[in-house]
Amino acid sequence: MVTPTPESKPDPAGTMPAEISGLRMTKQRWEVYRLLMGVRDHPTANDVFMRIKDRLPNISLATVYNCLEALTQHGIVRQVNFDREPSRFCPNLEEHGHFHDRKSGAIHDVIFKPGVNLADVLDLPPGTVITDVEITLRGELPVS
Amino acid sequence: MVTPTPESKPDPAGTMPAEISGLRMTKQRWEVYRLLMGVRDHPTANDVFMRIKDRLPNISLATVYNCLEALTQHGIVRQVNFDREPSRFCPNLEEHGHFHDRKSGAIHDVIFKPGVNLADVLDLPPGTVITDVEITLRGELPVS
DNA sequence: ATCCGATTTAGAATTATTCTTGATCTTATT
DNA sequence: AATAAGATCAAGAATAATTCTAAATCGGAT
Repeated sequence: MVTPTPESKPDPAGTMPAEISGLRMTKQRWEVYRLLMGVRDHPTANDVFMRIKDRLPNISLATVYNCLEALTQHGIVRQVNFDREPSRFCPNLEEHGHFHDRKSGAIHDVIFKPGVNLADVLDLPPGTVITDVEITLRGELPVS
Repeated sequence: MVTPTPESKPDPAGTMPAEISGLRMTKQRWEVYRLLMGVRDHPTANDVFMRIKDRLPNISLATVYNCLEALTQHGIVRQVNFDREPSRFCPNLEEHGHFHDRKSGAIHDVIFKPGVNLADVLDLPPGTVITDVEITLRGELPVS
């Protein structure tokens, strides 16, 4: 579901491809990409910066920002904003929202029930074109 | 619909009440409140600051921020964030989303069709408590 | 009238992010 | 393999929204 299709988004564990979705790969972009693909917790640019130092000790925060911007603009990852907090980055490209659990602080992806179309449940003028949707929920998940 | 109920949210054209929803009124809070209630375009703190100078020429931007925070925390207005843009403020307390029209740049309130309940269309674990919802759409409204 | 806590003000501080500039790496071409 | 052209990277400065600080002021209760 979140797993990328082999041709457009190669296995993040394999070797670096020449490009992904038209974006030429570099060592830095590849490592940022790999890191994001292997992670479910919506890290911030700074989180990525700190975690990636294992593999690229000399990378700069500015480069992490550059890489995240390049990946985002090529539709390879998604930038997600919660209020005024630092932007977070998400490898899940499916249409989905985010649930922010007040208890644990964790952020979970949320999808619509099958068959639900957002445009059908909203009161919009007919002919409105929706290009982008952002849904954020806050609350508490049930005790598991 | 957006009109406040007289007892808890007095007519913004009338005289200043002692408090609104438990928040003690001051000249500055009252003017910020009045301004927001009479406006549909989701101004930023800075927008409010510039517009309010007519009535309070000596108000500071910090005070506008203070007032907006006080009003927000008492549930009198809503703070709305679009990506990393400056926060905007909205007097509409009904559950609603925001449609950002790419052509005009205007922001329009969006409501669900009657009878639609967000929790019913989302795939959430049973027992999940949703305390807060934020929906932002981008796109283009049809040519009127 | 006066005291006390809350509020306002002005400006400094903070913080995420972007910008700038020079250095370095890639790729294509010889 | 050398070179030129262009893209990317690194380091730190710059930006911009917001928050904080400290002193002045205000408002309500005594």
